[in-house]
Amino acid sequence: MTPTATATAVATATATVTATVTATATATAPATISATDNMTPTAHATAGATATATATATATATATATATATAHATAGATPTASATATVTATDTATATAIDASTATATATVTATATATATSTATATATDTSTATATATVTVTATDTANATATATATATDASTATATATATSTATATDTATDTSTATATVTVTATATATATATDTDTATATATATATATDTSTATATDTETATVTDNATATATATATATVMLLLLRLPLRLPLPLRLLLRLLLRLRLRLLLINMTSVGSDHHHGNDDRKGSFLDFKLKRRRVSEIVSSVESELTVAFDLEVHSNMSSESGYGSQSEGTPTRVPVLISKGNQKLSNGEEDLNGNGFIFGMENLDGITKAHIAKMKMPQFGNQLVMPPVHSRADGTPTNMHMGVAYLGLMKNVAQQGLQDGKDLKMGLIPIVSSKKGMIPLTTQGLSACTGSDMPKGVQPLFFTSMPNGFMVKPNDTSSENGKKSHQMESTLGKHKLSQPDSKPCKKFLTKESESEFIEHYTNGMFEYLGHLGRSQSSHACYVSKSGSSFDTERKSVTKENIADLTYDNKYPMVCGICNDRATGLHYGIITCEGCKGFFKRTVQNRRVYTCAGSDGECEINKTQRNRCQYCRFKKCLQAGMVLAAVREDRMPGGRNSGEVKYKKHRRRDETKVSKEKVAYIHRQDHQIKVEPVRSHVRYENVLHVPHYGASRPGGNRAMSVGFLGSHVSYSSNGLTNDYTPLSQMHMDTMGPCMTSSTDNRYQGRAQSMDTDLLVSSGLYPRMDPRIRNNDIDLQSWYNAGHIASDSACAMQGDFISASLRYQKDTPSQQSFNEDIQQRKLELFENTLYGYKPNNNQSSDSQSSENAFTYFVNNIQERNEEKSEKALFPISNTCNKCSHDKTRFCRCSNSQKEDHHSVLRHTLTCPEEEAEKLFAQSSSQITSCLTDKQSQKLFLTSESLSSPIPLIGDLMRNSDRSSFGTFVQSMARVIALDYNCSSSNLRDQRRDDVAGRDYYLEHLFKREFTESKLDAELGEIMRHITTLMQAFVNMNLTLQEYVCLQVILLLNQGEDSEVEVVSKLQDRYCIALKEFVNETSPGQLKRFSKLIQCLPQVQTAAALLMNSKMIYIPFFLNS
DNA sequence: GTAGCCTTGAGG
DNA sequence: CCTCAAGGCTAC
Ligand SMILES: [Zn+2]
Ligand SMILES: [Zn+2]
Repeated sequence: MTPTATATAVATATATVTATVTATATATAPATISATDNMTPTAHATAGATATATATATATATATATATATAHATAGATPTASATATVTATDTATATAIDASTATATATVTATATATATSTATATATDTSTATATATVTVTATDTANATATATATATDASTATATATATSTATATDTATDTSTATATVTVTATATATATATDTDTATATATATATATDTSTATATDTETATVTDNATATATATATATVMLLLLRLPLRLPLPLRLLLRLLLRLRLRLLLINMTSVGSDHHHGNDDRKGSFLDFKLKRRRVSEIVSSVESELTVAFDLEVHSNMSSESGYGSQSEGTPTRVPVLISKGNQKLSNGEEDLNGNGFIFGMENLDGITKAHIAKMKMPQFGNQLVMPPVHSRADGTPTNMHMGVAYLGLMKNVAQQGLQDGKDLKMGLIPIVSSKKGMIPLTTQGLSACTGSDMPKGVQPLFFTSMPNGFMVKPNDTSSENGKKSHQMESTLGKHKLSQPDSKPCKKFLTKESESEFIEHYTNGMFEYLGHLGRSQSSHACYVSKSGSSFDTERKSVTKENIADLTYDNKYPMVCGICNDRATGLHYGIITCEGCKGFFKRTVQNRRVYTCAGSDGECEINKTQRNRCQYCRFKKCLQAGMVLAAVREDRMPGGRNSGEVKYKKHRRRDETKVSKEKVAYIHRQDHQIKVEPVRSHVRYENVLHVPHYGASRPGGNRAMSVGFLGSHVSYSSNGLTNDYTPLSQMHMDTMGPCMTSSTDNRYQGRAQSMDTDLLVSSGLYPRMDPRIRNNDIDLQSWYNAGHIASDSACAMQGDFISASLRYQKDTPSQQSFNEDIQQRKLELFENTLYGYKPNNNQSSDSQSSENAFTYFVNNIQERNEEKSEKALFPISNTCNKCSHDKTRFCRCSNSQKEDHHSVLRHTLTCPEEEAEKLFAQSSSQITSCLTDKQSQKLFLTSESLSSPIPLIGDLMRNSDRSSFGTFVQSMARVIALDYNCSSSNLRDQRRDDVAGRDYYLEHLFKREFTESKLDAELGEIMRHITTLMQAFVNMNLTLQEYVCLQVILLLNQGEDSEVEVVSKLQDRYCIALKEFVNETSPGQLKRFSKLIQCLPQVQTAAALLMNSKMIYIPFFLNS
């Protein structure tokens, strides 16, 4: 007998409550602002201000109540955002607080009857914040009750995130069955409570989710997690609760240099092999002089090679996780504490690294780390209170992936690593650090093991002198920021008047209680590094040792003899020479103070003192002020310690490389990556060195080293006079030249000349630093100049066997690969071809000045795309001769055998979309085709180029499909369906910048084809059967327009954006050429760095000067152009990695 | 803090 | 193996 009953409960409530109140208040620091209203209050407060936003929304019945409170405050502020919403059905409360904020969101939902109640509370707090999100749902229904409570609390940095979600569903069904009827009581109760608390850094994340489902009658109750499901009868109750707490990464502080007494004791203990005592040694503020055996035997020594650490760090930064095996030595063996080789067999421990950048309120990942404040001196009281509240260390059980320890020997089978920074933790009162100034900033990996958080350095654990991280090196903050804690960038649109004070004030915005007298400040961002440099350059000179973008060579100063100097010239006199010769083994003189130099240090030959001084200054980011009056203190051996400011300024002026001071402090090894110096020779060149003289010339606060003026060609190249010429057919005069844009250092017979990319920022013609050479060494200087020309792609490379100088020939040979198959474009092809040509003709032993001059002119044409002289006929002749010479040589080689070598040239040919008549007129023979097309490409004026490029794109395509170049691009007949985006752009573009762009695209296509589709090229299809064939052949699949559209979306977006930017900027051909060359030169191998950077810098300078000349009104045009580089690169990369075959469609459109 | 000397370690 | 630029150490 089954009773059947139907129970229906319908609850209808109609009530609409709409409350719309917006209150916005903006306050500028220092200010306090408060916005209180019923709805959507927004309070903005900049640094130092307090923003409070409170929102309360109340709705009744079937209503929607939304309360949003947003409080924005930059660093140091204390905004409070509080949103409370109470409603019977749907309730959403959002509170967002940024920076040192408190965000509280509370949502309470009560639903009755057949109701679905959703309660969402989201609280987001950034920085030193507290985010509390509470979502409470209570549903009482007679039939079906769904309760969803979601509480999300996100707190970043030293924050507390608490998310509490409570969902309660109660359904009751009462059925009555009479007679033979069947009574069915169906009750469905669903309660879902989700609480997510995410806390970054030294946070506490607490997530509590409570879901209670109660079903009565014929119910089934299922309970998941630790929830409670009460089942009565046969009802169904599902309770799901999810609680997630996330804490990621950490910032640790690590006193690399202990206070002297501790260090003394440390050494003693090391000798006594009582290293375990060290654990407490670094525990500051406590009794660290007695042993503590608690951690006895828990020693693990992680010794990683620098490269490995670097790989790990980069892996962590680029990918979210990385796994590898770590060699774990069970004992430290190095007496010196450097953890060299351990006696025992190392254990391989799998390590898992995870990274987690902070999530922004918009859900995106913040890779920049904006909004973080580093350094205790920059933290406000709230932050400090949070830190104190942390009672470090407490993070161990809050890692996302806790370590697993399952080995019998106790070693963890997996560990978790994060990237941490050694941080400046001055004034960490609660940590009691006594020697905060010894804390260093550096990127190091950290392993979280059962033993605790362990930083991985090449010093193993000696850096922190403990198996666990002792208290002195306990992680203070969890952070995943690649840049660590950063000072929020300021809108530094302020005046540049007082540079030294500008920095002070900038810092002052972030420091709350920093004593004014502190001379030491930290700059932890790129911006602050620039500030740091600026403090010393003071706008008076360009820092040449900056390796931000370009691979820079080093600058070498060499002591030379035979020179005299007057009051203005400060150099090595004969009496100085006498001094110098007190040690013949070290004839070098410090480029800073003229003391005896001991070698190349941070890119400059310096003495030990200046080396150490530079290191200390950079490591500690010391900010000095001039002890004199004008920042022009004399720096020599005896006076170098009088003014640190001027000494360091001189270091920067000389070009000492900041980046050579290692962040990880890892000793030994060779520099790699960004910091790489040119080959440097000494000692065995003593005799030569002593014959040379370096002039250090002071002028206008700039130290200049005068150039060797013994070599005409050298002068010609480096000091191209300003060409007042206007281009044929053009009316804009242009002045270009290398004067002041080239830097040449000489080092004992080696010349390292480079023009750093950073110098392109120079506003004037800048300092002209060159080297002076005794006439006796003119021959050497000449070969140096030859190198320069070779590197410029202007000069045939000589056989190394007949060259007796000591240039790194291999690097020059390697330079032959520059812009090779995959990296040729536009005039870059020319350079590439030139280099290739030189490479392929190493036996060319003689060259005359005529050829050299022609090549010089050719280079000018290459670089500027027009003739620098008004007298076109004569110059044209000269240039054309040179060009003929050049091309013919290439062509001859090509005809001999090297088909491959032809490609750059033929590419260039194809890339040039001249009109047909011109093209045909010159195409009596294939050789002439290449010749004339290339020549024309290099010399045609911008307007003409534009005109040409603006012509029918089918001609471009036709050019691309030129059989001569063995391209398999589609013919115009086979092309169809233009991509509208491109077509629109073409039509809308009033200028033909697009044509330029298309031209380059076409070249890229050709290149891509050449380098990646050799199999197709080999087929040498004279006539392309058509699009479908081609595409299907390429992709082995059917091709449709929709697929094309879909696959090109990203590329099109990039290119469209880029093109629009170029159209808006009225990009000229020359500018684009320079950009392209700069970019494509980036694709060389490491071995080509020197050559590449030279060329790059040259093009940068040429671009800058061109821009300054042609667009004098647009002061920022150059920087705008440079800023386009990444986008161009992205677009190019996309193109290179994409189905390049699509591009002809664009062209044909 | 300075600077001379030592150790380290990647590259050749 | 050697070189040589890093960093560390420590007397001053
Ligand atoms: Zn010096
Ligand atoms: Zn000074």
